[in-house]
Amino acid sequence: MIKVAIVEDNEIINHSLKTLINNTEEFSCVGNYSNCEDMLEVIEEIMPHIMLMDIKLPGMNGIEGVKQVKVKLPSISILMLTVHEENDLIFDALCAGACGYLVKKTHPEKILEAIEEAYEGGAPMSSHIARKVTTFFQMDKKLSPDKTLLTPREHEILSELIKGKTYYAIAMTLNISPDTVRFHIKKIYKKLHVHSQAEAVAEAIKKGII
Amino acid sequence: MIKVAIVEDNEIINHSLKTLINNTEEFSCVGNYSNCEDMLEVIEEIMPHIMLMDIKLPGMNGIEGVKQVKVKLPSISILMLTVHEENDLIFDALCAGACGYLVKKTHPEKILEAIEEAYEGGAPMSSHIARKVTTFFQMDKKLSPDKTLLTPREHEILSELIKGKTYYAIAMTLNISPDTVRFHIKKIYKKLHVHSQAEAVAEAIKKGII
DNA sequence: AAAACAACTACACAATAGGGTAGTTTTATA
DNA sequence: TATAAAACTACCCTATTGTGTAGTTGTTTT
Repeated sequence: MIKVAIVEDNEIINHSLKTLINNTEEFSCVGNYSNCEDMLEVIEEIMPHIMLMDIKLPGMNGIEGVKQVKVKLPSISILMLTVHEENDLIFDALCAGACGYLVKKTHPEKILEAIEEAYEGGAPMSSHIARKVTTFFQMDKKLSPDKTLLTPREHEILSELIKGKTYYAIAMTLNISPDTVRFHIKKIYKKLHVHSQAEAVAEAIKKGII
Repeated sequence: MIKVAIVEDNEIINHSLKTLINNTEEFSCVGNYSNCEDMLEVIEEIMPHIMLMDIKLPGMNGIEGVKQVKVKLPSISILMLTVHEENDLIFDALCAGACGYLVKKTHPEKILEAIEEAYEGGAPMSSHIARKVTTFFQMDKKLSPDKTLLTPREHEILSELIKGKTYYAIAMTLNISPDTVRFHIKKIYKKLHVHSQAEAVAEAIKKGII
């Protein structure tokens, strides 16, 4: 039996979701809460598989609620409940750890389908939200890492430096003279506007060069 | 008129997609290619809005193809063509810059819907793939930065080190002795199992301590 | 009250790094 | 075939770092 918990301050919606869920053979509603605070107190004992969480709640909002639930129960699947497809809030919820969402006016069968989907490891969401997510994490993968800044050799040497090697050790690895290593590192420092290994590594990682 | 390009080595599929697209009023097929190499040579002149790209291609594969197309035309929407929902390949394609995918055996109307969806800024994908994406980028947000590893003072000193300061400069900033700075850094190195500033910074950033 | 930890200071010493200058040799590109 | 860029070597010199050892002081936990 798949255990579902509900956090929703509108009593009518809360109750009808509970009824919907308990009328199935597959799911069972194991907790109804009208706010995050009450839910967080007992959630570790209830251990639901799925949580339906309203985004807008009195007191702690749903986004913050997701974060805190995820700390206590990292493997729970949380679906956000929203009135409209308010893009930004949903996006924030996904960042916080939600796996998808349900528009409240969705037909009951579709709601159960989405819960099922979430339980099976899916992420029910519209194509538009999905695009926001993919775009966002493609951005993450470094926007214009400026591969042209450092030459291949400089890049190579920087990579060795990050491993904690000394100039001499790098020289041995690359079969060049330690003076050459020193020379390249000097140029790297100039290009990155830094003056030490620590700063160079920090800058390189920040710029996504590594 | 929305311009669509196709990269697909199976001639039958390639041709039927072209026919499908050209039989609509909304879309027009402006290019058919059986491999990435041919497509990349002319893509900047064609400038399609949407590209349908097979994942498995002779020569350069679709994933690499996506990367290169995105360099030339950053705003193009690319849908991957796949036989099955081969999770990992699709995921790699999304990382590379694709916005969604089409399973080849999908009904023609659904294919056109997906193209439409992509053009309107959506990301057509199954709920399972969507979950992989959201999970992945939640992971990115640092899992358990282990704030307990370094003491507050050690953390502070590491932060100064990243700015490129010398032991002496850090000592002045924190109003402590340079020997104390040296002492703290020794302990940081032991905790992170490193032996240089460069390695410490790299490790700290990797672990999300910074 | 003892133990554990954080923060601090101190001294010594060899190894390493950072910066300057000056040049050669490939390799790619106009 | 110039010319530029990358890659390389070398030497000098001082500042800084990495490591060890040895201790004090104050706070928190048991």
